[in-house]
Amino acid sequence: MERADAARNRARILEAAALLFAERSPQDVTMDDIAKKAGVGRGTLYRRYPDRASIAVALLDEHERDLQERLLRGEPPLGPGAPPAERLAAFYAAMVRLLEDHSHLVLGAEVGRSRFETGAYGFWRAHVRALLSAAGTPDPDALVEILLAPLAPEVYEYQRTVLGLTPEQIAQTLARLTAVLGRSQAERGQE
Amino acid sequence: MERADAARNRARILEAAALLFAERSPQDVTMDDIAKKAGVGRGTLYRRYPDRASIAVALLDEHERDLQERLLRGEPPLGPGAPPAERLAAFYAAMVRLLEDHSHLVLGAEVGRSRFETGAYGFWRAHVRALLSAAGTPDPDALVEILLAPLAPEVYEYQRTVLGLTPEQIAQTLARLTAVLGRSQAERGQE
DNA sequence: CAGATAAGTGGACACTGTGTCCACATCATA
DNA sequence: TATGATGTGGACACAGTGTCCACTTATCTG
Repeated sequence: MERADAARNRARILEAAALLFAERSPQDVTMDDIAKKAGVGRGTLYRRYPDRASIAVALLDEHERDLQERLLRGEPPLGPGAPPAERLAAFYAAMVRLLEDHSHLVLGAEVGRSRFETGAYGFWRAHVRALLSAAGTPDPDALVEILLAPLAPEVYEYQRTVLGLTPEQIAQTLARLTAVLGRSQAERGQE
Repeated sequence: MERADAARNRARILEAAALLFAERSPQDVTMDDIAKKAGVGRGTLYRRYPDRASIAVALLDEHERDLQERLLRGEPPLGPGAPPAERLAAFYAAMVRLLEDHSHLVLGAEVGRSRFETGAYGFWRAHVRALLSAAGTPDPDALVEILLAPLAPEVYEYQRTVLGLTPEQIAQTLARLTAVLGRSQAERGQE
């Protein structure tokens, strides 16, 4: 069971980190900054969060869980009931929303390949794989990563800031990827 | 004009870096390691290459230029002449080859978003954009990034090492993305 | 309510890697 | 071979990381 002071400090740390991540690029936030801002010693910080990424993951957690819930039990087309292609498009739209609202956190959380090792990524992976299977797409395993790759936070951020695309444009373009499912459905129809 | 000792040291540095990058993960190669192995002082190293990435870029350069050449003036379907969808598939296959042969270098060169700022990336971008335009695909600018995203070295490496996919599987799956062009061509045919 | 004990705290410390700086060496030119 | 420009190397200052441990604080127990 967690002690009262420990709980208080956890809350402080998360709050301080959220503030710092919001005001500047996550790479420029040091563990020391977070400890200082939270009014907490280094040791206390490291006790729970061994690095920046784990803090960002903790902050993201609730938002991601919310989306996961809607994917599993929400209304169609995001939740069950709609055809796979539509659900995939809805998933993309929701992810764009998530990236847009919390891109700084996501960037802080996911440095390079570490992103593939988070629980959340595993969930997105399983979800998309299930949609591909439901659509009868061949070799879904190989396709999943490719369909998820454009959701890498660096890619999103680049499109937004450097290329100046709007979230709507990005979501709409991602929806075009559902053609990969669509065609294989059409092919099956011809058999 | 470059002095003789300068040229000699540049060659030494590149050689040492290539060896080190090949034997362990690029993040674990420090600038100091490279300087030591090259038998060169820190200052000398930093004079030309301000960071690891720039060394990896230099090493990659020739391989990338080779592919660029083949894209511009090589035989179809990689070079000009073939239909856009086939050329895109050929491009994917060639990139898979490049990633396979030099993934360690690519990983060393491209840390997160810095990859978007290299000249080579700009070239891939322009090439794919041109293919999309030639196919009459609407809004090519937004689509380009999405089609290039699965070529991120982290994604490739993850598919190869963790998921155990073969280069052939990956290339083949990427080729399926050309469906995005294909369908829009079909739609145009119906007009 | 004290005393015991486990859990948690904070900041000093050692360490590693970065990038700069400049006295000195080396090369190309006359 | 003298000379200035160019290049060299390693010492240095610095920033960030992660560990460690003497101390504090909360919770449990009689």
